[in-house]
Amino acid sequence: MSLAHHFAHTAHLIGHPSRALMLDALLGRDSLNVTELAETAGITVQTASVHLDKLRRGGLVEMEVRGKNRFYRIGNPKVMDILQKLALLADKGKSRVEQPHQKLRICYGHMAGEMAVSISQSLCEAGLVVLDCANEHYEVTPAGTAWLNTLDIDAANYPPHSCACLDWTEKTYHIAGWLGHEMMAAFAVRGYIEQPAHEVRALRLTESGRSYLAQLRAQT
Amino acid sequence: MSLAHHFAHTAHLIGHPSRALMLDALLGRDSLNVTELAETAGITVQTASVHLDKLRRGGLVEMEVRGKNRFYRIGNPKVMDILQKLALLADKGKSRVEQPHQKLRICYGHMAGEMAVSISQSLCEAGLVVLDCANEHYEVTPAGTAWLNTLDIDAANYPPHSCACLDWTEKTYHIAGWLGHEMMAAFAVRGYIEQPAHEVRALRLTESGRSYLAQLRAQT
DNA sequence: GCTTTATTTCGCCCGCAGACGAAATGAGAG
DNA sequence: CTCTCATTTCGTCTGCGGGCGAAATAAAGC
Repeated sequence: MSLAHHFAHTAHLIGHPSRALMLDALLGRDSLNVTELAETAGITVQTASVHLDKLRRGGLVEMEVRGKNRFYRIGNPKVMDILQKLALLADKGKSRVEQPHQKLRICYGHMAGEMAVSISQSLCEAGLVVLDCANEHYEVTPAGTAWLNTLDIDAANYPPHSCACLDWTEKTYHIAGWLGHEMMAAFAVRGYIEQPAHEVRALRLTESGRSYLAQLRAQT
Repeated sequence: MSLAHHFAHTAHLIGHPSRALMLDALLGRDSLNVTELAETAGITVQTASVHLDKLRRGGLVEMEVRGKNRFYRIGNPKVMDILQKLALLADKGKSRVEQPHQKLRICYGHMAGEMAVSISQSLCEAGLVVLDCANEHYEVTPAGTAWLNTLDIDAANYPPHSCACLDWTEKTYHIAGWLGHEMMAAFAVRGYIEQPAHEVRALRLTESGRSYLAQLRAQT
C-alpha cells in the first residue's frame, strides 16, 4: 500500500502530456520561467502554474525566484536518469540501445559528465585556460585565445572569464558559461561530438573528436 | 515531441493507482494471473484485464498463457529498477535511503543478486550441491540433504534437483526452484535475511546470517 | 455434447483532473 | 502611488478514462 503509492505518485506526475512536455523542455536548458514553459507545452500560464507546483512538490523540479520571474529547473540528476530510462522502456524492441553513453551529457547548455571534466582538465594542463577555484570561473590565457581562434571563436567578444560548474556526479569543476557553450557548439559543428538518437542530454565523443583531443593534449 | 511522448506514455501506465498496485504485487512474486491481480488491486477482473493489456503493450509486463490462465510477470529487470527509483524520488527528504542494498533481491520467489550468487557458490564449494550447467539445475548431494535437515527442510519431499537460474546482472547461476524457495524461507525464519522497509525486492543479510554463512564455509 | 472457470470485449455511466476566464497577489519600474 | 508584467488563486465547465454489468470467447473437465 505504501510502496505502490510512492512510485505511482511520481509516475503520475511525469505521465501527463503537458507536464511531460515541460520536463522535456527543461532537460536541455538551464532554467525556464512559467511563461516560457507554458508556451512550449501549448497551455495557458495558469494551467502551467499548477502543473509546475505539483512537479515541485513531487521533487521533480526546483524553483528559484528571481525578480518577478520564477525559474524552474531539474535540480536532481536522478530525475534525468529516470526520464531517460522511461523513454528507453517505451520503444523497446525498436531501437536497441543497450548502454546509453552517459559519459558526456549536456549540462544546462554546456558539456558535463566524465568526458567534459577530462576535457576541461586537458585544457587546463595545456595552459589554454586557468581555473580560479575561489571565484569559480575559468580564465582564458593568451594561448587559449589563440586556440579558440582555430575554432572560429573570438574570445574578444566575451568576458575574460567563464563560469566553472561543479558537476553533480563527478565532484569536479568543468567549463561552463559562454566558453562551455561555444566549445560545445564548435565541437558539434566539427563532428567531434554527436547526440545519439533517443537520448536525453547524452553526448558521444566521435572518433575524430577523440583524435583531436589526443593531438591537443600532445601539444602541451 | 518524440522523447516527451515516450517517457510520458510509460510513466502514465505506471502512474495509475490500480496499475501501480498490480505492478507492486508482481514485484515480489513470480507470476500472477488476472484474477489474483484484480483482487490485490481491488478492482473487477474485466477492468484488470484492460489494464494488464496496456501494461503488456507498454513493455512493462510479460504474459504467458498456461492452460486457461494467463500469468503476468515483470520480465524486464529495468522495470524493477525504474519502480524503485521512482519510489525513492517520491519520499525524498523523509527517509534518507541513499544507496538501496541491491545485493540481495527476491528473484521470482527465490533469492538473487550478488549475495545469492555467492551463497550458491559457497554451497557448491562446500559440496552440498552440485551445479549441472548442461541441464541448468542443481543436484543435492547426501551432505546437502543432511544440511537441509538442520534447516528443517526434508529433501525427500522434493525432486532430486532444483532449477538453476541465470541472474540478470550477475551473469552466473544461482539456486532457484524449490530449493531456492525453501532456503529463502528458512533463512528468513531464522533471521539470517530481512526485508528493509520501502524496498522493492531487496533483501539484506543480517549479522547472524553473515556469521552463519562464514561458519558454513569454514566447514568445507 | 454440456458445464465450469478464466479472460476478453462491448457498452454505458460517471467522477474528477485538467483546461480556461476572471480576478487577486506580488514585484519591479517610473 | 501608479502602471505594468509575471504568476497565482478562484470558480466553473467539460472530456475522457476508468469503472462495472452483461455478453462473448476460450479452454479444460466431464
